[in-house]
Amino acid sequence: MISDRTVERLSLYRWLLEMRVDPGTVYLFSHQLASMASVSPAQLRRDLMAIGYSGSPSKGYLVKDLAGSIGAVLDGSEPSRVALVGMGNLGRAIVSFVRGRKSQLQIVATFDKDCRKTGRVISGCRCYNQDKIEEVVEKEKIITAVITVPCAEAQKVADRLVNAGVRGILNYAPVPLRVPEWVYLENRDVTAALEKVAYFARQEEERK
Amino acid sequence: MISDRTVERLSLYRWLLEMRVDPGTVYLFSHQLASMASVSPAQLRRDLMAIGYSGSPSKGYLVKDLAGSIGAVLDGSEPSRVALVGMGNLGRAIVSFVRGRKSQLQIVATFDKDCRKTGRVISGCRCYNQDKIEEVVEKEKIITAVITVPCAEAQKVADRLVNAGVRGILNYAPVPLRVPEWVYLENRDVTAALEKVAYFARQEEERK
DNA sequence: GCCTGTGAAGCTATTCACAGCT
DNA sequence: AGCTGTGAATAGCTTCACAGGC
Repeated sequence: MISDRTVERLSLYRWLLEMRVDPGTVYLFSHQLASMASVSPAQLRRDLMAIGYSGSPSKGYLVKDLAGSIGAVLDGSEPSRVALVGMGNLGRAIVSFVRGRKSQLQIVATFDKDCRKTGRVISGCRCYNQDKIEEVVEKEKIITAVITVPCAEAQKVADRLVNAGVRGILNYAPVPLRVPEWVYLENRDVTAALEKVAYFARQEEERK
Repeated sequence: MISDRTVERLSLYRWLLEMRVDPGTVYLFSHQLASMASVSPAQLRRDLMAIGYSGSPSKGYLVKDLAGSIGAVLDGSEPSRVALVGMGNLGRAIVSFVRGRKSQLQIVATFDKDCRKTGRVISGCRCYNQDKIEEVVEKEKIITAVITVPCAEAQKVADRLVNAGVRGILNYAPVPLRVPEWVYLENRDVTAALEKVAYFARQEEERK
């Protein structure tokens, strides 16, 4: 089992390999890729060890090959089908982010309870009414979801998603959701992150 | 020095104390607050140790007092003044999130390079043209900033912010920024987070 | 010589477990 | 009896440092 931290860095390495390496570059040493990712070379080599990838001591890593090996681990056999609930500003921003980035992620359904938004196609993606969560998630065999609804609804939405078969949730609502231990949950509370950054900024300022 | 993880949890505890505890509740035991935050009671007690707060073994923690003590550590003496660069969907979502939440954070300036947005007031906050970054950040003595610009601009914006005196950056652009070691940087790449969640969702699904 | 892969060491975060208090 | 505060143990993550290969 690959660790949380490692998976996140692998995603970054792949992006760098695909988007930030000059197409003429065939081989790369660990210190070069590590420097692009702002991690230590040892860290990078450990991460590659986790996916069983080996480079050549004399030439380094084969760029295309490494990107492919990371993809084989992260993406599995087919593109990940994702649902997103809550088409406010944040939800729409995430849909276009993901769409704009070359990636194996597909947001295949979005949900909202506001009638002005539902039934329409927003940012190139069909938006359903929120009662349809169970129906659509089951039919489309979706196991990954993003929650961008207001705080008060978040737990209810999470329960319904889990019930319909979702196994991983990325939560942007600022409330700690309660899910069964067999559902992977990542919380991304914006305010908490900003309070943290503000705290450490002040620390740095004070010891100037 | 309080650790990264602890500061983030403290922010959550305070929010729970202020928003999720029935106003009639005067005292709370560590296991009660820990359960609301989905952490272990031991974890909670360690975190409170870090800010030097003590409860009573018989009654637990005094709700109002604890919230105040956390605030004294996180907020410092005055509200944190924050700048946000990039008023797309994501930027606007964050501005209204922060505004809607009772908090000591104030987004006092936003920036964009699109003329249709600049000079206007969006989500209750003045939006300046991006050339004004140095001027406004220095004048307003801002040390904390959020970056929500497209990938290609992110590094340039970060350099300018740092130059103008910023000491903490919350970065939503999917590129690892390079900043001096005395600037605190938190990356929140949406795609990387989603790829991670999709990966672990698949793991859970496979060992059903 | 300078790289990779990796055992071992070092460091950080979390949990255990219990003394001490009420 | 049941809580808190905390030393000690454990688990997890990162870096060190070096054997082995080109």
